[in-house]
Amino acid sequence: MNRRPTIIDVARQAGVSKSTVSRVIRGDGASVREATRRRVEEAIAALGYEHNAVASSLRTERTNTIMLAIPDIANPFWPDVARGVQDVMDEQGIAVVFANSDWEGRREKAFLRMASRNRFDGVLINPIATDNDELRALSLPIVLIGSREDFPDFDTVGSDSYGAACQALDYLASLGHRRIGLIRGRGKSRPGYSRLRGYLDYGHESGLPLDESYVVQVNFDFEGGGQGLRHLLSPSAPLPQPPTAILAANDILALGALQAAHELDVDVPGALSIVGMDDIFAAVTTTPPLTTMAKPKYEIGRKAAGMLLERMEGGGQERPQRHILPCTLRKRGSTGPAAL
Amino acid sequence: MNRRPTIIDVARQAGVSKSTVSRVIRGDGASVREATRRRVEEAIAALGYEHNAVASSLRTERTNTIMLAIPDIANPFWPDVARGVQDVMDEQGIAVVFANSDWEGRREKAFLRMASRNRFDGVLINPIATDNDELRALSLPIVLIGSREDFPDFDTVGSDSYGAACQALDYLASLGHRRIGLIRGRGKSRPGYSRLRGYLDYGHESGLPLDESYVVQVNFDFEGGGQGLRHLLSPSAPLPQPPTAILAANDILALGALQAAHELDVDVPGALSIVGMDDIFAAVTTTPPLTTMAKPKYEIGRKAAGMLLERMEGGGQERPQRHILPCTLRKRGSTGPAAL
DNA sequence: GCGTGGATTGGGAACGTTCCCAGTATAGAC
DNA sequence: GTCTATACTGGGAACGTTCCCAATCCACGC
Repeated sequence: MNRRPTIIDVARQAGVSKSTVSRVIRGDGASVREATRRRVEEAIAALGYEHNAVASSLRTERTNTIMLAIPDIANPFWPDVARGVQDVMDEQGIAVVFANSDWEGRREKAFLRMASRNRFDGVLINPIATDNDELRALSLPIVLIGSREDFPDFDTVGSDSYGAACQALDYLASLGHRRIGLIRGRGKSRPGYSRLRGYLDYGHESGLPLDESYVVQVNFDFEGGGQGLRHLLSPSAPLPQPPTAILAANDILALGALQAAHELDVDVPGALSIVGMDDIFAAVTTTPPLTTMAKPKYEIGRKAAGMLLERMEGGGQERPQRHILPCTLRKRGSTGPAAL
Repeated sequence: MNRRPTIIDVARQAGVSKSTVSRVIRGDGASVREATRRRVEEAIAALGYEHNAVASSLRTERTNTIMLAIPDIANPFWPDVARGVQDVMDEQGIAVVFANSDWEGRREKAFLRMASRNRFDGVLINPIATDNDELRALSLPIVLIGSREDFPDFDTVGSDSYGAACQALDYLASLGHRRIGLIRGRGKSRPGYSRLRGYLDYGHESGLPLDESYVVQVNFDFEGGGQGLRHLLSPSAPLPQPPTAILAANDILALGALQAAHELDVDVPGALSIVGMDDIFAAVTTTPPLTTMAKPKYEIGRKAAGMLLERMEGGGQERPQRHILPCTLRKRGSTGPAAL
């Protein structure tokens, strides 16, 4: 007896048919006489009617909801991306929900199955355990976040890590550094080859002695950054001379390196310069604050959302597009002229 | 012609009725002969049938999805809470989606309306623009995250900020500090009176000179923390003597204070001790690393999820419960004995 | 061989909306 | 006043599932 009112109840109350109520609710251009519309709206208010989105979705095959699937909500990279996505989708009246797989492939797959079971109109994803063919099998509008060459059938939106590495090295070179180390992350399925390629290529072009002996690969976390630094500065390392500057593959590694430098009493930036990548919040709180290559996180979100909308509307027969947005250098305190 | 197969197609293919297919799919205890079940499963595989969750929800009035509504996904507090929530809900086969209002009341309300339009079975929320009565009007299972006395009709799960403030002060007192400043946040609708109450009460009980003159209120961000510190240490402040230790209402304020101390050449912890609250990632990356009161974020998530499940299952006529979990002190480098 | 009862199965009626098409007002032209 | 085009409205049939109840099957005991 106390069940929720439906459009039929509203129709009865307003003395019209359910079709007319539906027209009023949908609010698309459907023509309803002004007086009728008002009567329906009064009936809605009087009954406290709430639109049943599930029933609507069943008929229209649209949920007006998209999924943003990310591997790690704790990574400060994603909130800004999410903001960009939301700002675009909001204008279209589309809700964005987050699916956080927490680096568990099982969860990612569960979320994707949920998406294909009709709950979502589209998916933005940075995949960790799903490959090109599996995504294609979902036959859903999908746009990838991240520069992933291994997904030839999908639009991708990423940032130019390769160019960022070169730009960072160029800045360090301009400060007089010649021996520059690279701390790479190993792990979690994110290769990050682009940074290494940028590093090696820049070495070739510039004539600086950038080679594998200045590259160290560590776990992709704070402690890893410290280990990387210790290794590069250690007297036992097979390095002719230790580096005077270090580029880290992301800020977390860079912050670990910075803290290790403090512990070793190495002056930053006096004796050693450090550059990170991403520009997370913590980069600004350290002493000295971290110089880093900022990724255009918000723009990545906006761009990806825009492309997904296109896929959702246009039948989506166009060829996959790849967008790579440039990074920008944020000069802070952790870099300085090379020691003589 | 290329539309997605339904259970009717599966039924035809397997030579059974749609009811039987439905029984197989639901996988609850419904009795189906083993041979029949196998035939149905083969038909499902052959046709590539995918369960239509929207249609199912329409009939069952369950979506097996809950919403976790938070104000600020960029706040490192939430990821850990989310992990706790997900770990509990996963076991029940319930998906968790995030609704990030980005401190916009408009968005929060939009998400809640979406929830009440039948898309979600329950809501976990830390509300910013919705009050007790508005939440009740949704007539949905809801559990609040955060110790909110202003929501008498709902279960809440929060942490003991009051006790945490006392505990931090006790630790500082044990190090010999007598003049202890408090940097409070102003803003965003989160009063944080509990910390102030803890501060004043502790002053009363311990006999330390903790009073309003040592309390400063600033914007709830990194810069605010710096301003607070400058104010407390400034010679023009109306303080008899500057504090030798500072308690900040959260880590972001504490980190701002720490950086300001560096800029003023105040030695931490030699001349000044600083304690934060929350234990975010950045707290461990500074020099010195920040001593802070860690909130039981993961446990808050688990507990809140568990309570929501109870509400969703039991008709939910029990009285609202309030759970307050204790915080723990993380001793790091930013605290030391009081200078003489 | 027959009756009994539990295990299986089938068929139709929801669930609440939107779509489609036909029907009815209404206004303007003559 | 009649005719016609257009604006508006109504009614039934989907959408794909689950629920409910009735029908059938089968094994068992007699």
